[in-house]
Amino acid sequence: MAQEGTFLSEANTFVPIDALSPTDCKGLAGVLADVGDKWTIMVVGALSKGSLRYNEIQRRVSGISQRMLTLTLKRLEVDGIVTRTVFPTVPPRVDYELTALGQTLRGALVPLQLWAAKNKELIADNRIHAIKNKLVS
Amino acid sequence: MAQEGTFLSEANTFVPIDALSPTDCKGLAGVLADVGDKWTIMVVGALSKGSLRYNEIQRRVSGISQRMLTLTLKRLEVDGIVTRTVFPTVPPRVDYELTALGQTLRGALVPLQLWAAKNKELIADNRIHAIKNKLVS
DNA sequence: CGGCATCCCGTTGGATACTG
DNA sequence: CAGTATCCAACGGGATGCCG
Repeated sequence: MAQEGTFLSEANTFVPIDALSPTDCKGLAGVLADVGDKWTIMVVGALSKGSLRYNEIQRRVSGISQRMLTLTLKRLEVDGIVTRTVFPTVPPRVDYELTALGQTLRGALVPLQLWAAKNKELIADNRIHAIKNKLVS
Repeated sequence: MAQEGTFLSEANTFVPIDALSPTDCKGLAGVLADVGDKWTIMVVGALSKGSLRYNEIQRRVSGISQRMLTLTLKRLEVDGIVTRTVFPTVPPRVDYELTALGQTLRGALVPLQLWAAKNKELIADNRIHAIKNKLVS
């Protein structure tokens, strides 16, 4: 087994405490089921710079369908994570923006996104090796 | 306009807040879709205290089915997040444990867990109020 | 432009039964 | 004990079309 510790052992986030009690896990899982899904993370990420219009979000979060964008935004609005501002103009214009709560969510999401960005390729490699080992065995 | 750079910046130099290209977004979303789902969070949380046997995990992560536990563990093993150790005894015994990579993942999950614990009730309240407003309008 | 409603299909995931 | 295999219901989510 390889000893490539340099990638992992950076003075990054090693939390020795065992903070994840079963109860906490369930709470986290529940909230994550709501705000932790793929599109939510990407929409919150897109809005982290400031307010955006509906179509601007859709352009930034490439691949998202109208349906999922609408559903995601509506849920985030209900949860109090984004605000929805309608301008009674023609054509209509709707702006979405993170609330203070949304900003804190965004902040809590950053470590996960960093982790993903950092270990994405490593995980991809791990998968390839796992497949090879499976073919050998 | 955008107020960039005002986010919590721990030791993070290259926070991808406004640098998320569509391709990167999908990459991150892909990893997060794997690692950010309900059962994965709870299994990683259960293993954060140390190695556990198959049935011990199932007991701790209450509500998980055999099927999901097996699938989750297998994926985590392939991704290099947990190790699987088989003891050739009778009856058989299999231990699962977080790798160094798994520990860093758990560390990255902590802020989100704290956020969830802190704002869970607030979000629940927001939802109730949103429903009330909908009934009024 | 910014949605909502509908159809429809692939995937997720629980329940159940069987195996080494 | 630690899985594997199968079935099937529920859900997610894309495509399309219509409306204010």
